[in-house]
Amino acid sequence: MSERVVADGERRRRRPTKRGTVLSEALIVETALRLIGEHGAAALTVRRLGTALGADPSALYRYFQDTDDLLLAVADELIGRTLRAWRPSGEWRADLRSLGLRIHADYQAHPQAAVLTCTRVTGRVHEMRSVETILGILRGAGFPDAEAVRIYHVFVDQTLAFAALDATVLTLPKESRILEERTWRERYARLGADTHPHVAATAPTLVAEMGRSAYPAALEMMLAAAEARLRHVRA
Amino acid sequence: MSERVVADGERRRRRPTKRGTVLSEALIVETALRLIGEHGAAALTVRRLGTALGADPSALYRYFQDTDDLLLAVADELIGRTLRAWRPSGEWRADLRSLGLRIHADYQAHPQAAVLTCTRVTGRVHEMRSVETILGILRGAGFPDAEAVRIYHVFVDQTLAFAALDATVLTLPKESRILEERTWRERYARLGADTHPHVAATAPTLVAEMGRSAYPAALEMMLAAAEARLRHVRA
DNA sequence: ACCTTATGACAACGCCGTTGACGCATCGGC
DNA sequence: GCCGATGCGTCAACGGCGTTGTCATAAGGT
Repeated sequence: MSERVVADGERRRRRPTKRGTVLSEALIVETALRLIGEHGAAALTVRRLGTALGADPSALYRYFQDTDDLLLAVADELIGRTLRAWRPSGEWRADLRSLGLRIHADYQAHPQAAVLTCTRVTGRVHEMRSVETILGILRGAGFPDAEAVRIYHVFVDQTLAFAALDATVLTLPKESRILEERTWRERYARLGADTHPHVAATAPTLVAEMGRSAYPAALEMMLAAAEARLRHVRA
Repeated sequence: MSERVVADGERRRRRPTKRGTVLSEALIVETALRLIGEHGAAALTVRRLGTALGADPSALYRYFQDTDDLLLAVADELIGRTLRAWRPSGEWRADLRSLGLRIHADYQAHPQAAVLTCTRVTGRVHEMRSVETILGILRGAGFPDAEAVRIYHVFVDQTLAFAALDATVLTLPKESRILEERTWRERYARLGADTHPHVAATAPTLVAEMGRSAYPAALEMMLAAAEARLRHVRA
């Protein structure tokens, strides 16, 4: 009984589909990312991906064990792209800021993959290099080892956690998101000052604030606390 | 054409199902939580929930518009349980700290449900009371409205985001978690000081740190930044 | 040019959420 | 204690999903 899926490198024959496209692991992952980008996260189904490729959906199972396997490949590609495009400036706060915002933004662009990836330890080369990079930034800034490790942990998990949280919202069906926004606008804005005085007093600000991600603000607070800590350590 | 779903309080007739159970919004939510806890988040489907209740799946649509509506009810019930047990101390930092840690801990106790629900805005009673409570803590501490709203947003999203992230790890099957951790240790141990000097220099601390949640540290950094901000505003 | 076999196509299975029609049991009014 | 209205549980069906077993066919090594 031969395995259904073979490694991409060991593939022996490239037989075009009925509609002429020649499949490959890379092409499938690429098309999956395009589908997500163009038609939203919900558009990524095996059947639709097959159609977009001009192939029978079941053909994909020659390249990936199942949907989960496919999504992991997509996620890995995403990590690679993100890291490849980042350039350090040499100033630790600016570097952490740009790295965090970039990861967050890139994951938001592909919510489906982000939600799946963020909580998973890949242990791959890119991940190891990112650990080394961030630790280097912190130790280079003068944080003692214990402090650097702690701040690294907070930085990474906070970035991934917010990325997953914000991406999940984007994963929801469109109606849910519209409903959610209306909930804030109508329900919270109309709470009476007698029962909910604090909400009533801040309603307009609250509605505006909840419409966007809290990650940038959270990142700034975290960087501010880190800098205060660094000053304290140096003194 | 009468509405399919009526509010739970206005329900006029209680007709038992074929198998004898008398449905109600509360019973359905409760059963949903039990299903999630016993068999994982994936076990929560309308059809399985119907079977668990001893009712036809379509009967649930007399109580909830759709699956999304049901999930919101489950989420709100979780918030309610958490908030009900919390007691304020009157000191804003201590209150935010205990509230954050409690939410984080309670959601970890129901990882499956947490992952599923903690990204949703329910707009239901329990959630609205929690918004009011936290905003009250911040405004009472002396934060101006805009600042209070911003910090509320960071606090809530950070807590939920970490809860979801940490809960997801608990959701994984035990074997793969152990395997994953071992893989990490071995990979880190093998990294040479020549290619990954920072990782090599901090390896023991790193392994110890990554074994626990970063939420408490993240919360402390966030509170420290908030207090600095408050001092700045007051001056 | 042949033979093997990798690979794409097809059909089917069993899930899923959701809906419209239907009929029975329950409740208010007498 | 009956009766009519109707709330609500049930049934059947639709279209979509992931996945798999089987088949035929074209690609490659020889």
